[in-house]
Amino acid sequence: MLTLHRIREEKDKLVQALGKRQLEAGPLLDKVIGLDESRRALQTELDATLAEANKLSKEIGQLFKSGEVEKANTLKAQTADLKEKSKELGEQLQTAESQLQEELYQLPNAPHSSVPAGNSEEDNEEVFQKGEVPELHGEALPHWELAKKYDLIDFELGVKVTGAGFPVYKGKGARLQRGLINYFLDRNTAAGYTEIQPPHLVNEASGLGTGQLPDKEGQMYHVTADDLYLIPTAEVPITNILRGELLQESELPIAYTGYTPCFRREAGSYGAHVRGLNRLHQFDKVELVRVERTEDSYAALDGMVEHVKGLLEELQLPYRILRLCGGDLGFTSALTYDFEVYSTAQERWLEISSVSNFEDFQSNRLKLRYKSADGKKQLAHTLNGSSLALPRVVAALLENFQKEDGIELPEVLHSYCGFSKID
RNA sequence: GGAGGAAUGGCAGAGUGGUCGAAUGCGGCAGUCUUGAAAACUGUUGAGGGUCACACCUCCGGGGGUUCGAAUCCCUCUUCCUCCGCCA
Repeated sequence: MLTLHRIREEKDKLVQALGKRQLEAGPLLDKVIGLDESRRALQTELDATLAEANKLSKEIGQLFKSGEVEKANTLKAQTADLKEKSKELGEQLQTAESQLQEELYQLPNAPHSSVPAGNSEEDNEEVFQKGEVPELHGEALPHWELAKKYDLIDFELGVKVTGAGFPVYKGKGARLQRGLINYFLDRNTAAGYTEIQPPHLVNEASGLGTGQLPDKEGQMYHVTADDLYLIPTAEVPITNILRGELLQESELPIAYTGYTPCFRREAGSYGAHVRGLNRLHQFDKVELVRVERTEDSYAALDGMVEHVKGLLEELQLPYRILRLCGGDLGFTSALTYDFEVYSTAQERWLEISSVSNFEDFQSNRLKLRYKSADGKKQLAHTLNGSSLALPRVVAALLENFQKEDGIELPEVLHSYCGFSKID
């Protein structure tokens, strides 16, 4: 959520920045500013009314103490009006506050100055590309065929047990998943991230905190009996660990990593592009979450990008990095780099990581602040990134490393999987 | 799931209707002393709103109520503890 302070002080800049999302923000911001003004006017009036009532109460107390009951009763009568008035003002204030809240919730984050304007993924800007696309042998197969051929992943079995989009990993397929998870966690902890195992269900407050609610309600599985949500990403529970905290500056930066399954309803997406592992209702992901001082967050974002690059290079996968344009940028993000690996058999790029700086957008909702050395309190900056989303890594590994007689895994995975070749 | 008890500032812990935003201790910060540190002593130390700054308002787990007045009384929800049941 954008801060009121920023909306009041930098409205023109915000209108310009939000314009990159193809959003005509001027009228929305004016509405917010108007609501905020009336909210504050109501608050001031209510405060004055309460102050008067408090004063009277104290006097009444004194009078009772000194036995002047009659005088006290006279004053009592006077409080009735004040009570009525403060009740009314309180209700108006509450209405104003919830209206303001509602408007604020609907405003997406303002894109960073480097974000290109644009409508869709066609306007994303490629900022880096590395790795050779391998020459495949004549009968190269897409990963869903390979998964079947070597009995690694059974999609039909998942349909039987649960439904479409819930694959069953078997044998070396399961072991490859586990090996990748361990490899990612080891690399992340070596880079200074603390490993976290968070809950896989979160409450509504957490969903609101990181911005999945209220706008993406339909994307999450909702356990209505207990009013909990299955997490769509580890970002939600891990970032919410810090919800409402007032940290010391010396505690920053905070760097967490965690593996969780991720659950997404992906309502309405069917077709060739969601075949196999390309889009699932349940998938595994190792996530990175950082909390930074405001002045450090962009350096930290660069650091995360470098870290993820290192992983992809060790996995020897051809990849590219895109700077997302305003139209493709997530609701809460100020700047996002998407990592895509090339899936040779499918001849397309697959998104496997998204690294974002949310600046203070999330922390404003989360009320995540820190106290700097001079005692000033300010909202922290939050960032996150995937390292990495498993299914598409698996898809790319299977497809890119396939040979006539099996799949040769990149060296770094051998010890993690306990085998070097799938055949 | 059943029966009881509890929830107060960074922590511990007083406070059962009226100058209580809250005693006291610990911790934190500043100072005195010291070559330096420790100890000791003195002062200071919650959060949000509001203001140029004050004033002022709100907050004692969340929500609602009683009262001129609530940390204190009532209702409700949540969480924690003890006992019982169930259970990986």
